[in-house]
Amino acid sequence: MTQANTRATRGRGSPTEEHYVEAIGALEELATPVGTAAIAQSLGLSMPSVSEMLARLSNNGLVSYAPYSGASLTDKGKRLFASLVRRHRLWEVFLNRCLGFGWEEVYPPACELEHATSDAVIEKMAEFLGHPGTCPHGAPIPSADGKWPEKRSRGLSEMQDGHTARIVRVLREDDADCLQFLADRGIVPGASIRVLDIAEFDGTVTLGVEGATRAIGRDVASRLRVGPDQAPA
Amino acid sequence: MTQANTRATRGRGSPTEEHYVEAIGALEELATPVGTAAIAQSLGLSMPSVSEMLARLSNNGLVSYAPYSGASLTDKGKRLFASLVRRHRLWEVFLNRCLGFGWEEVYPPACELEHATSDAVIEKMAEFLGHPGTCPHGAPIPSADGKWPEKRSRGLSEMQDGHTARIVRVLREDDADCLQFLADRGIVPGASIRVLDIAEFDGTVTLGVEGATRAIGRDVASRLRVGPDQAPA
DNA sequence: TGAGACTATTAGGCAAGCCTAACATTCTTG
DNA sequence: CAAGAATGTTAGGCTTGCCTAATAGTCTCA
Ligand SMILES: [Mn+2]
Ligand SMILES: [Mn+2]
Ligand SMILES: [Mn+2]
Ligand SMILES: [Mn+2]
Repeated sequence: MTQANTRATRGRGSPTEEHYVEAIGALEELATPVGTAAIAQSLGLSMPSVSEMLARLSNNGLVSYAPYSGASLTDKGKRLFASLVRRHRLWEVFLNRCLGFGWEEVYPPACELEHATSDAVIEKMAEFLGHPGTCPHGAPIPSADGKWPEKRSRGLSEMQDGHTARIVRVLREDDADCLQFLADRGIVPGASIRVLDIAEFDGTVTLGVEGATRAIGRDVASRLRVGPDQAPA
Repeated sequence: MTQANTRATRGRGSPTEEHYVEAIGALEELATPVGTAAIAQSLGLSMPSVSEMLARLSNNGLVSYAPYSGASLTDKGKRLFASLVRRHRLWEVFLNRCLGFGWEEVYPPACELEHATSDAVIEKMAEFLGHPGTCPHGAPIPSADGKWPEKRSRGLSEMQDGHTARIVRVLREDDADCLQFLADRGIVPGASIRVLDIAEFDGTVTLGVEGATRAIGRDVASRLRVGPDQAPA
């Protein structure tokens, strides 16, 4: 009836809880368990707020958490996380493909819409979009039953000079400036690249992209995932 | 950064405040000023909650309000109301036309999505949908600058036996059962009808709709708005 | 091992939104 | 006009979700 009731009804957490689960799930891909500080930084909140919420999420069975030992998603939490990522990335596809937003713009509106989207709506949306497998940044979209597609990609640093590959994914989808920078240089999912040089000294990578030569720093390079140059038959 | 901050940034109220403005705006079309009880009933909340929020909305300059005298939207409140109705009805069009939801299903999801939708997103959506003039229930969609289209419709009760007309709008868009009832009988915006009888006793209306004879009660009949049978040239 | 730097929790407080119970006003109607 | 009904507000309390300041645990390194 009321907003809160609606949320209770739909069998998920509050938007706030969902934000936490989203952040924890993303951070778990880097290191697990996830520390309070990392979550606080990622959400722009104070550590006490995070401590408090971790206790609550633990109570709700979404994360397993012991004081001073960090947090990690439970199976239930992982399911919610997959559902969130699915909702988020399908919205990104819609915003990009149908409404014409650039890939550097889609993250914030998707992050709002995802919490206001029921399963019924998102499944209709998936059908409307033709069940896309990835978001505009090349990130995989989990299936409705929470399964993640196989990910077969490497980092740029694993490539050797002169070799070619195709960009399959760009990490840090929320960093609009970086995405703009990359898009300006044609470095987007699907683009073919050739590694011209990886500097020993500071990791600067020089690429050939569509006939042009592009240099990118180590940090940005580490956000690129590549796959084989030809689409797998 | 945080949800609350995001909301503050976008220069509107919280979703909760928006719900109140939405309810007050809708009730104002029936009678003004709007009483606390009516708002409470419409939102499914207690009267003290409404009293409290009216004080706050009054502080924010969205409603003018004096104790025991009811509330009415200020100009600022009216602008927010128009923006909300625009967002709500554009979402309804999208849900109905693109995602395939029935007109009796679109109200609740639209009511969630509208509060998570920025102006940028809704204007792109309007363009995507071809700037529709009405929602699936035939209700007008205000323009981006808050103007309401001219409404040229009559109630069924103003019609005489034997006359024909076209349904242009159905009120109470949130009453799924009633909408289902009407859709089952072909009584939807755009349908041509002939008034066969309006009972003096209890106001029951007998209609001819697409060759079939349909009877509806006084209350349901009062929710139908009709216009001339031919589309105005 | 022990000081300092991190990391994390506890304590205490605040605003938004909701509630019930109690009280106050206004309307209706004989 | 004087109930009594209807409407509306006040009082007091709750949860969620955030904060700062203070405290406590952990890690690193001389
Ligand atoms: Mn989000
Ligand atoms: Mn993405
Ligand atoms: Mn709403
Ligand atoms: Mn509608």
